[in-house]
Amino acid sequence: MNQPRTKRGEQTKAKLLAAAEGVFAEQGYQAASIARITERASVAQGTFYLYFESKLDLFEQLVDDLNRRVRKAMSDGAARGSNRAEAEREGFREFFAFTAEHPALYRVVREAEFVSPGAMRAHYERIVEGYREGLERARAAGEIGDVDPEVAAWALMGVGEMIGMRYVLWPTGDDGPYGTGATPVPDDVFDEMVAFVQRALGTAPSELTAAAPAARTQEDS
Amino acid sequence: MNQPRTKRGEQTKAKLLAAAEGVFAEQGYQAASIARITERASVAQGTFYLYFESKLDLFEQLVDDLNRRVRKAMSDGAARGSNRAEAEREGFREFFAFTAEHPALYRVVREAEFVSPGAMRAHYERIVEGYREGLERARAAGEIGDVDPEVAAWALMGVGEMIGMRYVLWPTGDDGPYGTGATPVPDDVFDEMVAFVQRALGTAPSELTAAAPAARTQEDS
Amino acid sequence: MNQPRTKRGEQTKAKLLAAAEGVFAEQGYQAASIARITERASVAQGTFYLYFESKLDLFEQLVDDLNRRVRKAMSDGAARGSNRAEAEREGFREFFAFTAEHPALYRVVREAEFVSPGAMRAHYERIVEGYREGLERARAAGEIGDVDPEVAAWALMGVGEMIGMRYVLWPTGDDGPYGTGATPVPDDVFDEMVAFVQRALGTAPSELTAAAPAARTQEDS
Amino acid sequence: MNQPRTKRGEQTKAKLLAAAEGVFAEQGYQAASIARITERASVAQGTFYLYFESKLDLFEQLVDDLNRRVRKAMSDGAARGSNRAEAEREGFREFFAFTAEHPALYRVVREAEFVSPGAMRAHYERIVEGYREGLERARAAGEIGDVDPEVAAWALMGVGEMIGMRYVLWPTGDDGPYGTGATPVPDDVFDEMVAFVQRALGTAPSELTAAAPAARTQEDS
DNA sequence: AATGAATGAGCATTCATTCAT
DNA sequence: AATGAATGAATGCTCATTCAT
Repeated sequence: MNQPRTKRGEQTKAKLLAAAEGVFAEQGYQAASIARITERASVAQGTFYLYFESKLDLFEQLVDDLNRRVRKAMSDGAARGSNRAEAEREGFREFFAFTAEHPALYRVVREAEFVSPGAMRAHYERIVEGYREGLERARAAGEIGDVDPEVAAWALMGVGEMIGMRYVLWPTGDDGPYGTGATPVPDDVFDEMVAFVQRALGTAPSELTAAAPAARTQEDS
Repeated sequence: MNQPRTKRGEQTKAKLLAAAEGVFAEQGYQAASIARITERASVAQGTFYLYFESKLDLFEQLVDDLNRRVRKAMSDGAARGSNRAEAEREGFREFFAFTAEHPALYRVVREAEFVSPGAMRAHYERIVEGYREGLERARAAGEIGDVDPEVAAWALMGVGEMIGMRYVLWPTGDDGPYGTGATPVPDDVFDEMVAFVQRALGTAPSELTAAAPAARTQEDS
Repeated sequence: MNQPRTKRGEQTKAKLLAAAEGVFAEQGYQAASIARITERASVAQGTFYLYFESKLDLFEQLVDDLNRRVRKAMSDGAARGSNRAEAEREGFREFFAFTAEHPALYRVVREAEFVSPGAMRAHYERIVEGYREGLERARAAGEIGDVDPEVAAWALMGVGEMIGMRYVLWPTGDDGPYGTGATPVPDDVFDEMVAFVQRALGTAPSELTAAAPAARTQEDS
Repeated sequence: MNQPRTKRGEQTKAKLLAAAEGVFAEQGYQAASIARITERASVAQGTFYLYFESKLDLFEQLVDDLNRRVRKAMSDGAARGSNRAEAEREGFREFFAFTAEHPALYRVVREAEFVSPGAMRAHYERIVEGYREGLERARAAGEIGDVDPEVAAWALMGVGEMIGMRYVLWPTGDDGPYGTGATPVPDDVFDEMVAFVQRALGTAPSELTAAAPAARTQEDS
């Protein structure tokens, strides 16, 4: 009563997941109804329960799926950077791009504490885990300052989430009741934020960051 | 049809607000029912509508009220500091203390995007406004580096929110379905976080921050 | 617990009755709330129960009062006529004038079957009684044809009510959700209707009716 | 989300309409609860909303349906008559028969001004339209006097409604709180009323009407 | 006489889920 | 695999009425 056994079933489940992502992005988890999701997926209501045990099950599968994908995007981005500073920069770039493309993830996770606390914590912990490992490696390599990787990772998570909310999701929230807004973070904001983070981490300067409009503090005095 | 006109009415409305804060903290906005709130306040269900137009109206009044109080606490904390670094430190301390005492604020705001987007944005914007003004003054006084106050303020908001969620609200979330957890942020985490922020802002060192276990990076090497 | 004992009480009850008539006319009995009525009367809700036992009691007092007044107006009108035809004409004229000034009566009575069947029947029966007595006298005097006074009286009631609804209450029903419309019946419609009734009753022709655009049938052939 | 797609759904909707007609007839629109209607139809409350958007929607569908049927019955009755007088007589006969069988129509329409003014006006206007067309044809054919078809049609509507209320619905209103009374109009009343109408219209005498106990007025003297 | 706070039963409506076809 | 009809518990909200002051 869960995994599709035929190619047709496969497609139906995929249609349902895609429809759910859209509806969740527009209305949130609580306001999204199975009726609305199945309607958007063009299947009958009963069909839903062929592939999901409950609304909650759908939610958790969706968060899990999106979480996997955002982490993949972020690590792909980071891998593109040829030094630590670039890796940080590109990781954030992908994070915001993903947020813009999949507002559902961001929005739904914020409702998740009262829906599935486990799914919510797992989501954040997995992303933080990625940050932390990166920070640990960077610190071992002397590319960043003497920061506590765990605390710093949570702080980075917070910066990314808040900047994403403010600059990616708010501006054009005009389609649907709450919009499914999707704009890139303006370049200057992005640069400022990256500089903020790199000062916080003490990331070794590179050509890129040297060019950024960052504060020059202790060294200046 | 809204404001209490007698002392008794005043008390009843206060009881309702207090009960609502508790229920929201435990169950979130969506799951909280008027029945549960009035029951906890020991008044009849109809009484609720003497003072609130709807569940949403209650929500907005509550968020507004808590927002006012958290900002007061933060600015009182900052005022206690005798220099910029101490002001930052004490502001965050009060923020976390408030979060520990009023988990409802934190939790409910995260559901708010789909409940009252306006209330949610107003909440963040007001806090950020306070941060930004502080940063502008500090920059003019040469107490911090050359940061963009707006972007930095949103970043600080993000750091505070995420650390608050992780270290204040998660640990003991065991009473009620999702807990009303309330622990102080562990000292070492708090110190690390403050150091993180101060490096990001380029806050001029003081005895306090000099003593903190912060990263000493470029200079050290 | 019912009749006002002081001059002030007298005024309060009168304010309540007037307010009720207005609210009933606009919203009907069912949708009218005590809260709305007391608000319009500028008294507290509790005050209502000083003068009325219940919403139903108010309703019955109001219908009774209006019924008394409409019958008075109609018989005064009829008395003004110097012959049978004029009496009929003037009675109807007053009936429509009253309907225009007191739409509440008309509107509320139509809801009354499910509110207070007794009040509703009494209202109609009393008016019909007036018609019937008039018809009996007229028949005895040879002023009208050989009609059954009871059946004819009910038919007259029906004609008056329907023409009143259609031509007095519908046209300008634009203030408030359903309007409190009040226009005089257009002269030509009024004349047609009176002629209709007088042919039905076989009212002896007079100068007035002779001038009306009525059908002249059997006699003509 | 509205029209049944299967035979079973068809039956369920029909059961709901029938139950609603019964409950409306007994208690009126306002007092009728969805719970009562679904209970009588032996379906769950939620089922109601599969076929009706709201209580109001049900009301309008029901009035529309009954209106269609009463007009069909009336025109079938009129068609049975072999001359104008008979057509009038048979039309009224069917109208009263319908009222006796479907007291809901009559009763509910009287509450309708405050429920759905549009539905109420449409109901009357459609019936009046039928009368008017009949009168226009009859006048062109010289079968009735020189009456204004519009005003006369409204007057006929009023006569029919009031006589129907008085003689069909009042007598045996004893089952249920207000009864669902249903008696034929007594023959003598019916004859009197038809004669009243025919004198008013100046309907050309026929064998039928000649036999009726109608007033013979001007001619007699 | 008047107030207005408080009550609590009652109602329309929603929605996740089940089931017969 | 898919459908869509059916369920019924749950919820926000209204309102006539009562009561303490």
